[in-house]
Amino acid sequence: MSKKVRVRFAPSPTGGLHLGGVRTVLYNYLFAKKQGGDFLVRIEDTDQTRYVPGAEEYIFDTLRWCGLEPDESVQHGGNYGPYRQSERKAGYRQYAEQLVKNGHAYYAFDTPEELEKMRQDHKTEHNPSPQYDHTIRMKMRNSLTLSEEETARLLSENTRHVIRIKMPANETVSFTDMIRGEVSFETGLVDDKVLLKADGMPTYHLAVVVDDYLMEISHAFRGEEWLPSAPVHILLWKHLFGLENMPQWAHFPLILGPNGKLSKRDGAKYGFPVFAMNWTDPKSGELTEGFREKGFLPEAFINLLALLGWNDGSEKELFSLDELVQQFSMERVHSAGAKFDYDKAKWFNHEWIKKLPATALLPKVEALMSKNGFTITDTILLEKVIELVKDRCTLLTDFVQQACFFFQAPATWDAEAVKPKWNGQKKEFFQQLIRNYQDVSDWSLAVLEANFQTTAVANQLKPGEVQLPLRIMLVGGKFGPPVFAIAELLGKEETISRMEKALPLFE
RNA sequence: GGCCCGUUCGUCUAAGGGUUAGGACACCACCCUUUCACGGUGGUGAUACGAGUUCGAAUCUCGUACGGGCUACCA
Repeated sequence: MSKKVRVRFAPSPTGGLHLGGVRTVLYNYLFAKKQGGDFLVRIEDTDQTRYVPGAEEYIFDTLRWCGLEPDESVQHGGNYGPYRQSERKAGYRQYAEQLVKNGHAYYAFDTPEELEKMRQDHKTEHNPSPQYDHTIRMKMRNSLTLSEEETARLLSENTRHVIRIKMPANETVSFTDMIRGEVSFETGLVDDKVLLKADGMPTYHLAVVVDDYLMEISHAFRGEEWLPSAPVHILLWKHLFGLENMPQWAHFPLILGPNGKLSKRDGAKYGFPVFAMNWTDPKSGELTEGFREKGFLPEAFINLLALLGWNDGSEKELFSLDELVQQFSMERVHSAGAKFDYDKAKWFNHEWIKKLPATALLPKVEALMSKNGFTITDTILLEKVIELVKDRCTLLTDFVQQACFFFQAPATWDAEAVKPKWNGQKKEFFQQLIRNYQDVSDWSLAVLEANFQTTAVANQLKPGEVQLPLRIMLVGGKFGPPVFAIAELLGKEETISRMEKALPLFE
């Protein structure tokens, strides 16, 4: 039997989406699209204490920016809703109770204080974090230790309680991970995880299994940090819906920062973005910079993420989203964690800026220019400028410096770069050049350069000696594309005006 | 502490028993260029360690070391 491929990304809306999260989305998306399947987003908001306004919207905005549109979600609709777990609350309890009835789970009435006491009492040097497991549970207040009548009474009085899974004392649970192969666990070493919380909400453990079943998920992918709880989920599948219906699992390697698991703190600390887009924490007001605002192209962002833990076996590194869909395979995803390298990330962006046509860059650069106070009226010119300077832009934000002087005459000039070698001979040369340029009717790069060289030679100057001064006149500094290309785009009037204005500054 | 996963240049990785261990980023040198880049050529640089299996191991097995993750009524 081959079920239709259906995968899900199940984020918890508690803040910005970071690199690892987006890569998880990406691999889900690529796998689904490659197989002709569906990709859906399910919001895992079962922890009401961690609700963060705006986080859910942010997730969808990020997916949109990346071009990874879900087939089903809160925003996209679908036949398997609701796609927000808080709205599915009513359904979970029956599954937990079914487990209790079958002896695979139990009611636990321990208060937070009692749990804390248990941890303190059992804490030793060799066991710094005691678990609520098969060695402990008979010492706690639950339906296993209480009489049937007492349990019934507590339940009928609506005593706060949770439902915990009853992990077998001595079984081996194993499954085949698509990336790691067979992974196995001893159930006696795993604790009795809470399945249903006192507020009636399921924990992740119950919700992920129930919803993956109800939403007919065929393949369940998540980060490696979930591997230790896999045995809980396997057992839940076994007792609730049958192992034969369980999705195939794959646990992605972690994306590491300079010191282990990537955190948003790393961004501030090491000067690179961690989130996809800017995220402002609504409580603290703290802004965490995103790749998008840093000047990354979504094409590059997707590309670099895809290659962080996967490759197609060839030496190809630049992939469009379509190419990734074509080439992706779970078997080629690495099992080892990957340390994020910002230099390489920038390289990907640079490559994509070079690769994309100016027309594709135009709207983004235009927005950036206007954000920096340059109102562009001539988009034809801007497009030419982009074509001319994009090779020297690693980040989109670099366009501001590389393009600004085409739209605004320099306000300051790096005269110091010229003065030391300045002399009367050069001054005369430029005076003559201005006169010559005034007579040019075919204002083109070739004509301007030829005229420049002839004039230089006539003045006993090597053309190279006077190119830098011309650049400073037109640009203001030692940067930008070839100087005659600049003059050509600037036009006759503006070029001559800038020359006349700057010439006296070199005295 | 326990459990789980992992280990090829500084970083991302290729090589699914036989290669001078390949590529990319970064770095260095040279070329191109009298701006800065792009580009081109070349260079430095890795199979964690120890056993075993084998004619032969980066590749298979075991151990050790190291790294990471998990160990909440968070996901």
